[in-house]
Amino acid sequence: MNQLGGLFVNGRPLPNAVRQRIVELAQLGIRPCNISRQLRVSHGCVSKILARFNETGSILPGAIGGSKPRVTTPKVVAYIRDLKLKDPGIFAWEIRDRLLSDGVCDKFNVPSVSSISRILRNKVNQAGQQPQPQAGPQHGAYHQLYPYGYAAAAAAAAAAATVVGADQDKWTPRGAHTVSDILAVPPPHHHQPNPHPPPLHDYGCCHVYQHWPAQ
DNA sequence: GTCGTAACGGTTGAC
DNA sequence: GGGTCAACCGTTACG
Repeated sequence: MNQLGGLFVNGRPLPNAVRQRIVELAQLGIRPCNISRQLRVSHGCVSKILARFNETGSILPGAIGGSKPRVTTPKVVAYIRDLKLKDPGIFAWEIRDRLLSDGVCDKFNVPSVSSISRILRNKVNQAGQQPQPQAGPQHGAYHQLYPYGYAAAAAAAAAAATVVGADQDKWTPRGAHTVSDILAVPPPHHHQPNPHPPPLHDYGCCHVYQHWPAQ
């Protein structure tokens, strides 16, 4: 229980109903401090949720857990090996530039210079070893979390006038859902529904998708 | 009194 | 299957 007498689960997001109520009250002109008292949610939390809503249009929490996708895919490793074989004196930073200029990677998934150095050290020097066949979908983890792909999500996040918060709240690429989404309101015509909805989750949008009556 | 945010302890999920 | 890591969360406290 917090100082206002509200119940919360440490580490877990507030229920969507409460998050939505916060946004609704704010839109009615209720001041954040009053929302905080009324819903017994800390003002810091109200501030965060409203700030995120203003930024992304989403009341939903971000994706908890998971890891960033690997950037050193077999394709990239093979390309680096190729460059190194053709030019043994090439520098890691030159390889990085080539990966970008040759379109093998984009700015969101290009490996760091240190990663390239590690690849050169660990993989390229292993004579005769072929890249591992791709076991699963590329960036599968984040394709589950971010149905439009990691790079697109990162681009969206970058476009969303990133705010740097205390605990790295700057990464909110899941802000693709709106209150309308939550309410299962049919999207506008230009909005293409995701043909592959994310897997059900124990909180957040997925739960809403699961339980909200279809229209 | 209000608001923004840093710091904190906690949970989660991919690797 | 369990540990690690890096995301996230909401609360608290401070300016």
